Amino acid sequence: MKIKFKIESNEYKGPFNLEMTIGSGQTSQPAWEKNGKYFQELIMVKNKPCLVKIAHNSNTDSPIDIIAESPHEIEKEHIKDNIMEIFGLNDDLLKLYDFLSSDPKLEPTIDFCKGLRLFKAHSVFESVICSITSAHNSIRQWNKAIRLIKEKWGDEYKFSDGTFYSFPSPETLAEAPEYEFDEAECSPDFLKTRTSWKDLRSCRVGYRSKYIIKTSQMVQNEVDLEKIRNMDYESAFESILKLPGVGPKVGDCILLYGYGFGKAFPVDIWISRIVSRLYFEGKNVPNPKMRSLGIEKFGDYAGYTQLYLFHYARKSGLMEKLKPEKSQK
DNA sequence: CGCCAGGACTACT
DNA sequence: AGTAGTCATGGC
Repeated sequence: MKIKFKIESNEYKGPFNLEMTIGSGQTSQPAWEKNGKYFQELIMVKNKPCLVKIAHNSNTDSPIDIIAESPHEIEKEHIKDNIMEIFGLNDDLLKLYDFLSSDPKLEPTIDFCKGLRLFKAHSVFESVICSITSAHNSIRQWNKAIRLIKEKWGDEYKFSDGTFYSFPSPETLAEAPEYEFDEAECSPDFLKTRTSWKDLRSCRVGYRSKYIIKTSQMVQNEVDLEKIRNMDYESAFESILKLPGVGPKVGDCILLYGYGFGKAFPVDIWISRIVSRLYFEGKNVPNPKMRSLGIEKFGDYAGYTQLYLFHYARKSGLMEKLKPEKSQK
């Protein structure tokens, strides 16, 4: 089946900037691939593969353009539900902007981030692996790593627009080797073929490969990710921290992107610097304290506030100012 | 060559 | 409870 449909601007509240949302480096999933005026990616709808192509002109209130294609029959409404969720179109940005406007320190972020929405994961497990891989990594390298993992272990689906891969299951990644061969016993020629090996190291995830394997095993055997969905935020936070490779920042990313806990406030190095400057007079404050400030001060908007502060700091050049000076002239 | 990337973990006081 | 060292890998 192949269908075209639109999402009208009156079906969601506030502005929407598709390109900014996809390109803002949110680590829930790799950036969708650009194809002409469309962005495209394979998503699973009711366990059926579906290629989604989506386009939108953010400067007008024109409708969102969607083309969906699948070897199976899928109801339009189900596809639409998934898209609404992934691009944060169920979130009321008008209310968010009311909230941000009420704090002079947050108000300036609105103009820089107009239409920016949370980019939610396709599945909780994907957000777990994506977030683990993003830790102490560059966005660029992280994107490449996740794409390699999908290529090597995901199910392959071919469309006229290209070949796409689903995200592998916990069971699959639980059995993925860190090294397919012992490098010490390989001939120099064979070592050159390493990029094509079916192991995690060849995906350029480095030392995180152990975390990915162990976490997948735990998700397969003892940790029920769906159970966490119904917990209150703090219990969910404690539970997700049990996974190896998941610390406070990665954990909050999973809760935010994977489960949709709006209260989650992921504190990375940049948020730490920004919040320090805005709310602690530039003083060095431990991350847990940053996190509690975010949760208490921003409440259900903490996740969006974090997103807007981060993006604002990047776009406004504040990031550069906040970097510790290497040498002063 | 050195430094850093949206940190987490371990081994120390 | 707080703090330094270490961890792959690629880009600059």
